[in-house]
Amino acid sequence: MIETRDLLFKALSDPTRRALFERLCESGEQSVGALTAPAGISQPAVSKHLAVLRQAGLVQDRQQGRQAYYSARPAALAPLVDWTERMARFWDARFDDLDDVLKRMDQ
Amino acid sequence: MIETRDLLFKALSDPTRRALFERLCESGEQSVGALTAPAGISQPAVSKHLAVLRQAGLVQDRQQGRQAYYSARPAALAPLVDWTERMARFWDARFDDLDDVLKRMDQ
DNA sequence: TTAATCCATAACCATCGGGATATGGATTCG
DNA sequence: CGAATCCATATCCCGATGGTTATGGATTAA
Repeated sequence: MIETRDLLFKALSDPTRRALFERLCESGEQSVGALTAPAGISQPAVSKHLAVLRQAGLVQDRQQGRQAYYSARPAALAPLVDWTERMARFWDARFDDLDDVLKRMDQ
Repeated sequence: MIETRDLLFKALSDPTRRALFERLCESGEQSVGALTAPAGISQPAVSKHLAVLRQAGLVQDRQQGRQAYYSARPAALAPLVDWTERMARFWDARFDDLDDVLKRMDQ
């Protein structure tokens, strides 16, 4: 789906969400409370951001008692990597074409 | 600067802007008129998107007569690649730690 | 010179998005 | 059981954003 890519870029476009994701990548699984403390925003705001990240597949959650533990799923970044590589490949291909042209001009 | 990364993610968060960037990567330098035709939005809207992409360093423009030719600068994607790699590295590092723990547990 | 073309900017509008507070269900603690 | 804690959801507010039309400067064509 192309929509996956859209969800991914949208989810990562907000610095607060990136910070949450970074924290989960760095420090592993965290409860919402643990994530809220250093975030500098309210708990409901954190919950909303986590919901967006989850919808993009970037995090997963696990219920334990009355706490929700979130963890990162960096594999979800794959479509982003694919896209950047594709863009770079287009670029390289066009330079290859240019090389071909130049080689032909040499002859 | 951290702000560079922000401009980058923000610029790429809009599908129309990504489409413009993709087109420039695929087909090379294009005038604003050429970009507007298939974009499905007005010319001023395209100009605004191009301004955002330019501020993020993703495109550059060149004036020739009354036309403005835009081209992609895929190298500007580097901070995005760096960031994703860093996230993946955190992830791997934590698994390495886990490996250490497991190895110690084996002994 | 006059008319037409190309593009950026200005002004405006509707929607989206991120923030807050209020609330309530589920769980744990006393 | 009653009180406190954890978190998600609902609601609201406001600034950001993406779209439009209007306009004008610069350049090219007639």
